[in-house]
Amino acid sequence: MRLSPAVRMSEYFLPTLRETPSEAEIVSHRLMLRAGMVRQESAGIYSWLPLGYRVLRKIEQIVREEMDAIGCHEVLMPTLQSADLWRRSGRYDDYGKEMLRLQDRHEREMLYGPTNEEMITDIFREHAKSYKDVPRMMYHIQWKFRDEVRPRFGVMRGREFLMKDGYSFDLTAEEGRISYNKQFVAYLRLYARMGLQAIPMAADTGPIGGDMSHEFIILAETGESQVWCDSDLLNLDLLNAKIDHRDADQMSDVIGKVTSYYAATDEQHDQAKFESEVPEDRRLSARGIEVGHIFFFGDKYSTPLGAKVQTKDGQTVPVQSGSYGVGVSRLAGAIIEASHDENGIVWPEPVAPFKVALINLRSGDSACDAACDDLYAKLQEAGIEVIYDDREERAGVKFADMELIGIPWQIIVGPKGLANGVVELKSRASGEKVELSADSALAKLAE
RNA sequence: CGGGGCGUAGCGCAGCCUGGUAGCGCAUCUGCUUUGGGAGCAGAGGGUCGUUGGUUCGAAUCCAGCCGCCCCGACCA
Repeated sequence: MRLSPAVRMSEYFLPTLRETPSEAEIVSHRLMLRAGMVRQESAGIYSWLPLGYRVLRKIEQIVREEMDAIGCHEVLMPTLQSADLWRRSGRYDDYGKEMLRLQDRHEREMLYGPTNEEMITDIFREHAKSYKDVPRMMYHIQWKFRDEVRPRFGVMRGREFLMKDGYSFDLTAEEGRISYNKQFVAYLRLYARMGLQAIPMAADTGPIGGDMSHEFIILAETGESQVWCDSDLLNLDLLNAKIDHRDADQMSDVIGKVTSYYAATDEQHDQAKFESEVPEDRRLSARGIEVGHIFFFGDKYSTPLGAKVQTKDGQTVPVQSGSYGVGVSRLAGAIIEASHDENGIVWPEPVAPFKVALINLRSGDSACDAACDDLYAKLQEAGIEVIYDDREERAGVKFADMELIGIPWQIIVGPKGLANGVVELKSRASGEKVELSADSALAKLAE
């Protein structure tokens, strides 16, 4: 994946809106439309415009890197699947109207995949025969479709959505726990890298039972569910915790520590337990957005689909599996919910569409143009992603647009500053502005 | 799927009650003046009023069907 390192706004397709389209209610949806990130094509289905698509790919890439880091390997499965595969697991009839069903020209029954447990299990089944073929983990990042009765909240609850779903295959449930823990640890890191505080919360494990299902929740006023947790969870430094995914004991310790704090969604919440376990000043009750869900389900699919391997002593056993989802497109909205102000989006740097916004306050002025052209070239040389506002617009328009689209750093170049040999460097998040030479600004951004 | 609401220019809206073939703000285009936080003046372009049918001399407006979208609820990454 490579994103264009630099764009000029005079050439960029960035349809920002001054007013909010009436269909958008929550802040992330409003801002995504106003910032020209997405366009709604139909209820719960969106086109991703250049700016939005950059963000989506940044999120995707972080997820990809953290999956690769734990030895989970990327594949790509199709969006369309055959009904037969789903009949074998029994889910074709169970899934209900959320599954989009269609027919090809030969009247074969197909479906637009809402998830891929069947398919990945079938892929694994064909080639894995021995205990030497496990453990294995695979994931893909693909568009899914769930025909929600009521899509809403923009990309946060669309019908079509981009999702990372990973799957693990192990010989035993005990070994499955290690795979589960690897994913757990990767999740802690990937959310932290996006600038999010994602809190793992115990989730319903259904008929499988046990303690191997967690939802990852980020707190935001517009969250869809009520959550309760120990506020100390928000102080854990997960990004800098060095965790070796090959050290099962260490992973188990870290996860044990993280999950020892009280944290529950409304389905799992126990008020009495909450009050007895958490000191009053640390009791946090808030709204949350689910941005990931990991789940161990044993042989739920391997048995009906016949995914079996032979053990050392010659027995044939079904593999033990888990699935691990991250809502990639949802995260684009969720991050905005967690990071915005009255002027627009405030992107955390790792997912920002560009690191720097270069603002020419007087396009057409030879000194301003020359200074900006020079900075634009040098930023590119330094490998710093930049969006350059070279449009013939008034200063106010340029400031407002850059605040709206939330680029972390602005370099403001105007005739007044240039007369004194300075430009301004402004932080979107803090609003802090400093005057310095163009070279110092570059040096600061290159740090 | 239950309840509610809305479809009029790219966006936000008025007009509908009380029928006479469409208007405002922003955006867009042209010119002049401006130029460090969404400029001013003058002019211009842009609409089969969601759609189909009905009532009527005449429908954005009244009536019916259909389609689309949004909100609340139940359900979900």
